[in-house]
Amino acid sequence: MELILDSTDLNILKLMQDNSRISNADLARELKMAPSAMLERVKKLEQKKVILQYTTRIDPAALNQKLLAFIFIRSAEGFTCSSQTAQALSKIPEVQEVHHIAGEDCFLVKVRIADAASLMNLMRNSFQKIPNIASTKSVIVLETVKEQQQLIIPKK
Amino acid sequence: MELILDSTDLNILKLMQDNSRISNADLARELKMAPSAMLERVKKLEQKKVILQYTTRIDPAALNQKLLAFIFIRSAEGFTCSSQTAQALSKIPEVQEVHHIAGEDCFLVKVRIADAASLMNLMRNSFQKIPNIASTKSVIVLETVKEQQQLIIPKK
DNA sequence: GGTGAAAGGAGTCATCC
DNA sequence: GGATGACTCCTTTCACC
Repeated sequence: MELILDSTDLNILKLMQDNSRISNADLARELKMAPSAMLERVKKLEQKKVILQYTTRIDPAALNQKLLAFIFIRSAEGFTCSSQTAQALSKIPEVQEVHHIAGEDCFLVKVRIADAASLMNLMRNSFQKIPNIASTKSVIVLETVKEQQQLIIPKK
Repeated sequence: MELILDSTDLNILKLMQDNSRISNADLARELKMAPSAMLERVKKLEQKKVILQYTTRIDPAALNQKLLAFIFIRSAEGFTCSSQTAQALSKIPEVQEVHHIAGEDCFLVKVRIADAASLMNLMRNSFQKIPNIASTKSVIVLETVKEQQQLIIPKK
């Protein structure tokens, strides 16, 4: 299956990224195609896993998740950052992101949670139980100025 | 306007977060309500800005954005992290996130771009032109194990 | 806040190009 | 790959509770 996207595909992705609830008919109108052809395109983008998920961005404050933190995690085994550790971190629901990074620290994780007290609990109860975590260094976010996962779609 | 969410609202958010393209009729069936009542609820969640956006997660690799980096930015003015600097950083399209953080560094930004060479260019052409940036420290992501912005929806 | 009915529009698929 | 047409189902509004 091809992974080459033409300009129609890119336009679909752009519209879908801005508003995933756009109707198939509206998509077709915007790009001057028949709805059935549109449906084919979208299904193929889903099959090819170019489209990973249709999701809804929710205000974290509305769900009382007011604290955001980035935590650097150093492995006990020096430079061997086991994928087991990464998997264990990934399983924690409050952990939104787990990145294996270059440098002395092994992992960078992004955590969203209610408050500082909850973060303390999470670290004591979840992080400390993962083997091979030598140390953690937390960076607390005071204010988020921009947060989007939108990618830049090339024009072609 | 109230910001208190009942269990129906939370269930809507849960379903929408997992699949924003769920039809209003399906939502209504899942939660055993009339479609018209469902529509009211969803519209109110949009109005209250609990729902921020319906978006589509796209595989960054499909768009050739294979490099992810976190960059710590220190302001020239010591501890005064101007909101002008934050605004300037936010305007750069490759910058997905700008966080004002606690500690010596002022800002943490998340950047997604094609490759290391492009990151160099971005830093030379965009970052360096912003006044009051004293220094930057980049953390390059080697592998992303988990990445989602999904929030934990309480059960109530 | 919720229901139910009704009209217009959208989703989907078989068929043809 | 894309268009057409037809059938089904969904969206949306409105009167009513």
